[in-house]
Amino acid sequence: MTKKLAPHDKINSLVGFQIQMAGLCLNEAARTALSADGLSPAKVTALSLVGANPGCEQSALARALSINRASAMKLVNVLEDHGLVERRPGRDLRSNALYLTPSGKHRLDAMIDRLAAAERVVLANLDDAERAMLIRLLGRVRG
Amino acid sequence: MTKKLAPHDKINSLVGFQIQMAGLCLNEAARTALSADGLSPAKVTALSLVGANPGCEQSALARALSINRASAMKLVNVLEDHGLVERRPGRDLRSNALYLTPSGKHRLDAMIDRLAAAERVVLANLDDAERAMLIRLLGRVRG
DNA sequence: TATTGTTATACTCTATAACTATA
DNA sequence: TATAGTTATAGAGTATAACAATA
Repeated sequence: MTKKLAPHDKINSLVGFQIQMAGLCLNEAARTALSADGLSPAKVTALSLVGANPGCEQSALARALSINRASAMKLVNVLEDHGLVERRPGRDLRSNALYLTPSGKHRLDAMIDRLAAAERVVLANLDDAERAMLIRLLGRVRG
Repeated sequence: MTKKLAPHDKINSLVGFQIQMAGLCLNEAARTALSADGLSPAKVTALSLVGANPGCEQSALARALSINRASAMKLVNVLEDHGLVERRPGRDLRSNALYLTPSGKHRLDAMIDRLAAAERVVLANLDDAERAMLIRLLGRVRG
């Protein structure tokens, strides 16, 4: 009836394994926090990248998310259907420039606040310094 | 042409976001390292949990991976088809007990070695102490 | 009644391949 | 030739709902 299984000795020292397991907890909490918005945590990540990089191209978004262009296409379609993101003509005649709509900006802010509140519950084991250290180290992984 | 998009200010302080982005890097490297094995990183995680918890039930594996029983069913089927995992009668007449096969143990060890080598490349930015700290903090997230 | 496994079905996410239009 | 976007199709991975056997 335990919720946990013991980890394998050797794999326990892999950062990738630890990230995967920790991600399960956080992703579950994030999905619950976003249930009223109809967006997955991954879609909010994409939305936030557009918000921080106004005018970025779909292909740049795809590379940032490690997905291909066809997948990014569908992703942007959904965000557009929700009225969160807008496609405008880009510098090239072939490329799109992506922007958050006013509604997208507002709703992204609200979703991030909900995610932050959910995280505080999941991360109750960590004090502020530990949490800051964790964020710093994870950022270093990305290079 | 940059591989990265700048992160959103507020979301940048969410551990869940950092885990997701760091996970992209590590997962991509892990998938490459496992390409010859025909297994995804997630399947190796499942395999390692069976290895560390011999005789565990499918339902326990499902809970540990935050998936439901039907999904765990398919997962174990695949691991069984690869000759890595074996279903034996459990304590209940209704439950299965999961075990690694001898081949499964051997191949899991080899895969973990390959994953560790791949990680050393991705995590070149972190020294040993930082890596150990990261693993410790991620373990604390899981509770 | 609740739980374990199972099956069938559908949905989400992603990849591949081919096409177009631009560069 | 190479790139950005698009489309159609297929493959993982997961969820839901139902069922049988057992507890």
